[in-house]
Amino acid sequence: MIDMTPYDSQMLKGLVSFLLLDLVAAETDYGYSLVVRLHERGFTELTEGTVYPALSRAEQSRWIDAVLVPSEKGPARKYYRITPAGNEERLRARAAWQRLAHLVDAFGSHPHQPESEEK
Amino acid sequence: MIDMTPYDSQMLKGLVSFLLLDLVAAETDYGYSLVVRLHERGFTELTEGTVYPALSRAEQSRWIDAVLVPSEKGPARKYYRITPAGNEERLRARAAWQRLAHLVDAFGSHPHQPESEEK
DNA sequence: ACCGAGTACCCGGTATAGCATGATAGACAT
DNA sequence: ATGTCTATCATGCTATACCGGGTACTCGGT
Repeated sequence: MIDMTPYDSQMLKGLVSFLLLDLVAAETDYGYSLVVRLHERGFTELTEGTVYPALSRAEQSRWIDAVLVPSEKGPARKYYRITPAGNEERLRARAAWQRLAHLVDAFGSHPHQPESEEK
Repeated sequence: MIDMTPYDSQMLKGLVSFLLLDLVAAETDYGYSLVVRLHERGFTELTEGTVYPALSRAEQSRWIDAVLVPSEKGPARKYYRITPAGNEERLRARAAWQRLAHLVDAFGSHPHQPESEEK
């Protein structure tokens, strides 16, 4: 009776928007395709129900903007492109993630010592 | 006008309980002291308003249990101790974190390739 | 013509959990 | 009494992941 989920959904909070910004920054893309790309990279639990609202929020925050492009198959696709502000946010979020990851990884190490900053 | 917060509070979701379990597992301790220990380890934004509710939740989940010990200064301290279930949860959360961190770190790397699992 | 599947998007509701704020309470000094 | 320091707890807000369902369009099979 082991929990088969690869990661903890709570730990994804604040990360989904960053992942999307990173994907869109690398390549202008639309929602459905972004879901597929996320799945390919291991985030198998992320579905449209999570990604579309996240894209809407990012658009409202002016981190991405959208262009509707008719598709041969199915309804029109909404292609998202990163904005300059979005790129800044992407870099900010990445830095925040790296700091956090560093703190967590160093967590078990020292019993307690405020000082000692190696590197 | 740079954001001076070291990390993103949303990214902490699901992590605080793990951090507390780790601290309590290493050393039986009470809330106020745990806040101090968290600050020492770089989690400077975490305050009592976050830690006490998290401890209550962990206690309700039977991950920790508490013993009231009268203190020389101020009201009695509630010393928390990890339970066997709490230790399991701690290990589960750590594994989940490591899987997630691995996924995020590998994120920018490959353009797209479902296969290729090195090591 | 109908149906299902794949593509593509959106909306409403729920749960989780971090955080702000403030209340409570004991011990001690002034 | 009043204030301060230590220590705990409760209430409410908010962001956001997630679930279920619905809408639309295209294509292929029956």
